[in-house]
Amino acid sequence: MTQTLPDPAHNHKLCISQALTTAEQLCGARGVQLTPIRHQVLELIWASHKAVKAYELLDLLKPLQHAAKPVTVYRALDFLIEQGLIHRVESLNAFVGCRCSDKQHEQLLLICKHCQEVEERYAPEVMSALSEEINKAGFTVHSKAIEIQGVCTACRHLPLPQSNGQTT
Amino acid sequence: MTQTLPDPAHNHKLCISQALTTAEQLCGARGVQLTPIRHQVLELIWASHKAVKAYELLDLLKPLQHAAKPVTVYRALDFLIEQGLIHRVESLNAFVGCRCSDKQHEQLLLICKHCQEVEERYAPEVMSALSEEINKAGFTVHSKAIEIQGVCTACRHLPLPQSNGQTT
DNA sequence: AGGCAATTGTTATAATATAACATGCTTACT
DNA sequence: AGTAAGCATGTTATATTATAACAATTGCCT
Repeated sequence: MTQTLPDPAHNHKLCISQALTTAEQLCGARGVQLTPIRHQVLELIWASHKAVKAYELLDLLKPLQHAAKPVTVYRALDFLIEQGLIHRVESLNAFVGCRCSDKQHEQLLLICKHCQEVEERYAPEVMSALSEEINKAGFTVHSKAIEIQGVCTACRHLPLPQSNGQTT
Repeated sequence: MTQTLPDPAHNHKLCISQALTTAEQLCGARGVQLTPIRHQVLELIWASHKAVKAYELLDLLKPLQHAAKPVTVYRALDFLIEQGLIHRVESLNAFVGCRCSDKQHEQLLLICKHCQEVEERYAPEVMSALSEEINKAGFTVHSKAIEIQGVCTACRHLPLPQSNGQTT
């Protein structure tokens, strides 16, 4: 497990508390329940900007919820995804907090192979080009996943921890 | 398992044989071995334009290769992905033939929830907008996955087999 | 022949995810 | 109050996806 350099310009405690506050407000406004379990799972996901695996979350959740089982975590994750509070990172089978829950969140995820951090970007130009292409194809969209694997700025000069070879 | 309407303008036998011929030529040119197992797996994947699961492939492969085990299939899949002959569909944990092995294949996959067919599109406008965005972020790309879930033209007027609710 | 690399065989197990049914808790209606 | 309905959670079991570790085989090179 590689440790990231904390971005000095980034107050992560604030980052977490904002995410949680927003989530609480959204759920309140929508009349859905951000129960203790769901809140804890969300908080655990927001503990970093890395993508977190379901079973990692389970291990982290167990001390807080003695009865926690895989299903417990997956149910919470399902809820959080439905509410747009987290993203599922398809290419990693992992999960990451979503910063854009109140807007139309068109996710473009930059996934660093070195530090596992995931940066979410808006990229309206990409999205409009994409929408146009999809319309051309006569396709009706339900969801989009754009996932870019590579190395982030911070890790650019570091060696990869272990390569998985794939270059597309 | 929903059955698709065969596209009348599409000679799939030709489609398969072209894909296999191309694959053979490419492997020959690259000095890598498209062994019987690998060839069979590729052919099984090309049997449709649907995304196929590894264990489905295993079941299909067993009659042809008595000793086939999960590893057998995954090794063949790894090879085919490395050679750019198939795509891994991350959002389905499944695999689909790649039509663009000789070019730089930047995949944009349109995945129909109804018929499971996957359409691959080039979309250079999308890709250039995407590259620009990635450069802006100072990110070094290793691989890209753009996967759009929805309903294709052919299935537009049919009811969904079963919804999985997620809308992003 | 001997050695090396690549492929495949074999066994076992890890990692990811869901099914099915039971329990408890709130609300809302009568 | 009684009870039905909806929801979240508990509990047990199992399905699905993927890899590790080591042995055997094959083809090729010298």
